[in-house]
Amino acid sequence: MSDATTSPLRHDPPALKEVQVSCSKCNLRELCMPVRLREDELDVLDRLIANRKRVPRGKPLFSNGDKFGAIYAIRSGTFKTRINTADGRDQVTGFHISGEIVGLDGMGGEQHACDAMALEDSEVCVIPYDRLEELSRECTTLQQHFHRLMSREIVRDHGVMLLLGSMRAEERLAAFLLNLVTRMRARGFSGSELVLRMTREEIGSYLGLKLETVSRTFSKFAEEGLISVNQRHIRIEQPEKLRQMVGTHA
Amino acid sequence: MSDATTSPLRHDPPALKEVQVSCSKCNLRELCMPVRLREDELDVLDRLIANRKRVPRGKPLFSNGDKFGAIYAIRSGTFKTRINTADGRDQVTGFHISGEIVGLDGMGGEQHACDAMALEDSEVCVIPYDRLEELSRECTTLQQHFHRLMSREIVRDHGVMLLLGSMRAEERLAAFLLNLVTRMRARGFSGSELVLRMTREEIGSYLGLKLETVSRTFSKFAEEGLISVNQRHIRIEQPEKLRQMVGTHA
DNA sequence: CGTCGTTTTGAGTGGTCTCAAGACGTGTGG
DNA sequence: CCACACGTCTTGAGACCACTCAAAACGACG
Repeated sequence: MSDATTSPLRHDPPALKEVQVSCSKCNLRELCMPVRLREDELDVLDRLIANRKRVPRGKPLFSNGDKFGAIYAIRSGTFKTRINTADGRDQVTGFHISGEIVGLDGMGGEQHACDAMALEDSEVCVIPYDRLEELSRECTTLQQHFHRLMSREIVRDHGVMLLLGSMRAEERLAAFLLNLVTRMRARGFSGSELVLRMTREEIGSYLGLKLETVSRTFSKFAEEGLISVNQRHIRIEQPEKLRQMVGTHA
Repeated sequence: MSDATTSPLRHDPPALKEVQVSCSKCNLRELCMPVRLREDELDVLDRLIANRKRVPRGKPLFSNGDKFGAIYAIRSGTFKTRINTADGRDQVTGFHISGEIVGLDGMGGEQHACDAMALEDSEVCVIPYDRLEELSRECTTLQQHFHRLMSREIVRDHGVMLLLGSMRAEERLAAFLLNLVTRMRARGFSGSELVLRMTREEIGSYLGLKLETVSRTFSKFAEEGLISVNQRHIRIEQPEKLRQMVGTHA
């Protein structure tokens, strides 16, 4: 396995100049824009992105209440999305990595309904909503693709509801790890190792658990040999047992 | 009612009695289609609906795995949507009443990702997806409206995640009752009385609780005078206290 | 070296679940 | 009409899982 992931998060790319933005040449295109275009539609993708934007670790890409104007394709890095209520309750609604889209919750509304914060230095492609609207009318495949994106987000959320509504702590954490490692593998990373960009508390918020419970469950998994834990480095030792844990209604 | 306004190009077999379908004259329009249309767009809405469909209590409108072809505006009645896994886990993902849209989870995909079952005899308006696509390209306001619908569904789901992830049993049930009564009031029903169309078990599945806990919590609310419970008849006696319960992070 | 945020681990509490029994309303057949 | 079955709902007692409170270890960083 590659040891590219062992270097602590200091992989700042070489001074990224404001290069010309081109979806059609982006190596992430198959993840965020798997759109089959005809010859005469090839330029549509490149007209979609306005520019790129860097977001340093700990900074918001957008916040609850911000005027909605665009959605964002993550080019590199990791984000968490979160809602919070007036009384201090808050809930992490998702972790998002390269090739995924954030901001759909504000689409068509007046303002964003959640925060999106970078968990490491990150970069996104800005997709202005009005441009998306316009190009969707011109290009059926793009229109369909965005409907699919929104629909998948809904289905994903329903999956989280299933997790929160019916799983116990161990099952939730197992499902979380398997989900994350699967998405990382689809991006060329190891299928058995991963580096968590989020704290135990953020994991807990996402999974409806307290941070102590998350920590204890990690320890238990490690004791049982299911995973190895070294700070935020996790190695999946027995993926089959984890899958079994999620897929077997106790 | 005359059906002079229905499209002449309808060749659907008249399985059910083909009632005249007309959004522009529907009294629910402001709920499910609050779209501001120009003079020349007024016919768009009426071209949107293919037909209506009745669904008897206990029968599915669509099921997980069914080929996706349309979304549905609920004209009357109540539905629950539910996902279920191979191992017997299942989760009610929502209760839906008149003026609301179901089926968005399958939009743009190949097949529906959940079940939708009628909790009482109900009727829906069928909105074929290809027609929606086509009309969305012609009519910007319609396009925006459907983006808004999908986005709101996502935001709604995030709210449920907050509930499931951070609230205790009493808070969940209070939030559930307040949400439901608010939606009913928007439809002209009482703002303080409601008839539950779902069982305790279905409520529990939605709220991530066991049916016994739901029952106990109803009883507790009744003891404290917050509500009156008579089978599935609920009267909200002290809405302010319920709101306080939800809005005060313990 | 000290501070800070994060993580781990322990001990005890408490909320929800599990298992169980009985009550209630409804529909069915005798 | 009753008797009965059935699904639903209520209520109780005990178990268990996750939470709370607390303390200490750890790594990062100045």
